[in-house]
Amino acid sequence: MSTSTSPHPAAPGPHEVDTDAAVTSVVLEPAGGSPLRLSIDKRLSEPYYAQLARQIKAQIALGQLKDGASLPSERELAQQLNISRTAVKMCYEQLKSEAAMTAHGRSGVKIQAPAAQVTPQMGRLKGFTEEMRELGMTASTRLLEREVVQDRTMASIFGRSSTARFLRLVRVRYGDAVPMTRECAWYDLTLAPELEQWQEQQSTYEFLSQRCGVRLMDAEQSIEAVMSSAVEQDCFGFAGPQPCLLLKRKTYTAGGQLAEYVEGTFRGDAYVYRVRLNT
Amino acid sequence: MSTSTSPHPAAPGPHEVDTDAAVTSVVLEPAGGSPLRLSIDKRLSEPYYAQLARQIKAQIALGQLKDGASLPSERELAQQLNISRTAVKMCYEQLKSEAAMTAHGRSGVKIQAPAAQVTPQMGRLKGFTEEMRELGMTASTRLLEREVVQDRTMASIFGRSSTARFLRLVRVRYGDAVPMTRECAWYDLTLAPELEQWQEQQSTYEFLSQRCGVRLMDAEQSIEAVMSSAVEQDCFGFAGPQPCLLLKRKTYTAGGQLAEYVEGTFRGDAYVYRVRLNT
DNA sequence: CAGTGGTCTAGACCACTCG
DNA sequence: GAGTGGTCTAGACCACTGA
Repeated sequence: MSTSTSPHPAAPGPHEVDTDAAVTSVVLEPAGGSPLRLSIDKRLSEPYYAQLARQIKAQIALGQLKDGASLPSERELAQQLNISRTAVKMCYEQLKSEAAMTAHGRSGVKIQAPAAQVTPQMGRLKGFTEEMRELGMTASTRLLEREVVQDRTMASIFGRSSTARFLRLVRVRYGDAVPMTRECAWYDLTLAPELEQWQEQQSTYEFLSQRCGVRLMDAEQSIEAVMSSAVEQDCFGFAGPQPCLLLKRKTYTAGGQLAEYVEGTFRGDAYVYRVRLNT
Repeated sequence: MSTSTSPHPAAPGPHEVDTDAAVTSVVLEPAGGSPLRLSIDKRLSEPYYAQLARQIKAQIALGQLKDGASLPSERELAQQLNISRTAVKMCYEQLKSEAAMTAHGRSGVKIQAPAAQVTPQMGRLKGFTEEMRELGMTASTRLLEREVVQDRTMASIFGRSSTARFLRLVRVRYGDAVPMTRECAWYDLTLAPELEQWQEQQSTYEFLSQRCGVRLMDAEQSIEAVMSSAVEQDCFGFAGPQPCLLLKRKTYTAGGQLAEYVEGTFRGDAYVYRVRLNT
């Protein structure tokens, strides 16, 4: 089936037909934005929900609908436009799936304007705090989880026995108070047992170097594009899955021993990496 | 609203109630797979469509449902499970949105197994063909568009006058016959006028070096995560938007002149980049 | 506690595709 | 031409949220 075509919609059911004009319009006055006209043209082959989504997205792009502006509830807009709630729902669902909107219970739906982008340089091994500083931003971190674990998979990655212990940290990293990434890191406690005394708010890299005598030398990093998981959407304030950069990094000591393994999910709407390539 | 909870479904309408058992099952014999049981448990709080999607995805992960296997049509499965077509549709829509399924008109829906991944090394400036060769794969290319254009935006990026001419190429790149990336490239014809004679099937990098005397030196590349566009879904065989890596590259000559600008979209399900980081 | 979105039912017309 | 998915209508119950 083609997904782009759709003719005149189904007949309006077993009721009287065509008492309506071909075009229905409604003027909204969203709480956080300028007045906004939405209209449905029944003559167009474009589906109702697509017409609505197109108009709303255009208003966002024009800056007429700003971040936090609220739109009518599904039922209300459907009634005003004289279409079914389903059609409005499909429109709202599409906007949610594109991160342009969120639902807020009783108070209906709200517009989410796109986030500003940062473009850090990749190539040198550095911590998040340094990365943000280079961009002129202030980094902060929220520690979500901290535990000492025994994990077969990690033991195998680190080349340790399956009873080896690791420090596992889950952190959300912010740049100027905007959540940029959620990362899950494992540290080898066999290599650096002092890490068990690591305190929040300390740089793990500094701690490794100054307290454990572990000098990090280089790292192997992979980059892929994935959709955000539910946990990450929570951290980033996404209403649904969004494209993200997934970075996996293995950081090695000067002696070639793996010291850290990190998986960081970076929001795709805000993070753009740069790399310099040479012949 | 919570998106994860859903209680017992709505009452079955103005008909007689609960003549049905709590669990309805059906055994399918998909054309391209082993027999498969799907069931709906009306006592679970998990929505019907989620139950179905979970079971189907599990079968794909187990290899019971292979690439190309076909599933019943929405109407047929709905009837067999004694639920509405809408519920089945929601399940199928979710699977399509996760690239696990495609629709094929009359012949119902088909399973799409995930693609194999490649993990090229990023860091050195090289062409796609060389990248694939390093992975032990055979590269091929399909030229979609080729034109000489005048473009204000490009002129500004290249630092040329707004009447400058550029060669614009749109190509799909394959690794072992699997479409890996769709890229759009612009070349500066002021710098390398001979490029207008470029023939398909030639490496543009080799042509630049051997015929135009243009030696490429380094490049600045950016990497972001985006959703595929409709054109790209066409090239990659996706049923809907999928996460992709978007690479933008500016390639400079030894003299520091911009020679090439490329935007390449790499399918996220198959492409994983690797980078080496140093202190 | 009123209103919301999430889910579901039952039924309809359409353009398109495949046998 | 029969059957498909895409779209739409009308109406229902639910858990949850926020005024």
